[in-house]
Amino acid sequence: MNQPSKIVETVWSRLARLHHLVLSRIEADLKKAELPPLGWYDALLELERAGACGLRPFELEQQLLLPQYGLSRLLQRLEVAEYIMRWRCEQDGRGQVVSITDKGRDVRKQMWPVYAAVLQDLFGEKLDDQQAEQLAERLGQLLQK
Amino acid sequence: MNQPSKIVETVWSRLARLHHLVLSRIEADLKKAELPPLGWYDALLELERAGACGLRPFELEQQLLLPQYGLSRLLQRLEVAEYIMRWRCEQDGRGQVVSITDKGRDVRKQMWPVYAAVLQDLFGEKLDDQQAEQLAERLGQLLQK
DNA sequence: TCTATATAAATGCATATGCATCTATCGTCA
DNA sequence: TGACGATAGATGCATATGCATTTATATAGA
Repeated sequence: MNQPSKIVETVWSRLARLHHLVLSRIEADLKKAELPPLGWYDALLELERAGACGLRPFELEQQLLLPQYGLSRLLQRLEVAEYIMRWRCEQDGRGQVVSITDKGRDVRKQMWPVYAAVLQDLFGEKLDDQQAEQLAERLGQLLQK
Repeated sequence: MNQPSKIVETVWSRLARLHHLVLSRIEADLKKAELPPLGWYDALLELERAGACGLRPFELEQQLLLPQYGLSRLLQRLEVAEYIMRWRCEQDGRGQVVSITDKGRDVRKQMWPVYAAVLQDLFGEKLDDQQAEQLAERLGQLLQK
């Protein structure tokens, strides 16, 4: 097993710092706007995309970067906030079906401009189209198995 | 304020996924090897670099991506594990000086190969030198104020 | 059909984190 | 000197997370 080169260490270090920078700005701005944290956004977006028939939690789990118990608790909070509804699953007695409420759609819509402004500020203003394209490509390459 | 383009959303999404992938592999492998979490590594490395005269916590705080109270608690754990020692600071009665112990240096050294193997596997094997160089450059650009 | 194994989801408990605040000391300026 | 705001660091409390396990149901195989 080769040692990672110095440049690989630099890539990881900058990636981690950038991630931290972006994430903390998003969370701070959402909090300032008295909106829920980013994790809620991602879940609500997936549920909105899923449409009327909703999603099973185990399907959501694959999209969101959450462990099973993390999602279980996120759904509890979303339900208390009335951003989702849960139904017993007809086809599978172990499971449930989750769908977004109007209130959930609404709060997701409110969160978007806050979230988007950070992305525009930290990525959009700093990359031209070609650079963004190439960076996305490179990151995609690193995500391959 | 412009909306972020689709490609900017893709960049952020992939960045977040990649970060999660790498971080969770590192933490999992460290745990498997019965070693402390990555946060401990970063702190120990900075302290090792600082040499014999140690560092003030507020200096460490700038390097590590931790809030003040987070560092305060990390130092408590590191002290209990006997990986660091803390001294009253002569020049400033409010503060302290932290330095790494032999045991701390030793555990950091044990952690490195585990950490390095993940970096090599997830970055080194997937990028040639020029790609790594360019990616580091692009990430650096995004970290600029 | 009966049993074993796998999967969906929840949860008890220990630990970690975020937030606000607190204590102590420092540096400045009247 | 002494009063005041700023800085270093710790901490109480509420919430979140990780881990292991539990409950319930489904599926496969003898």
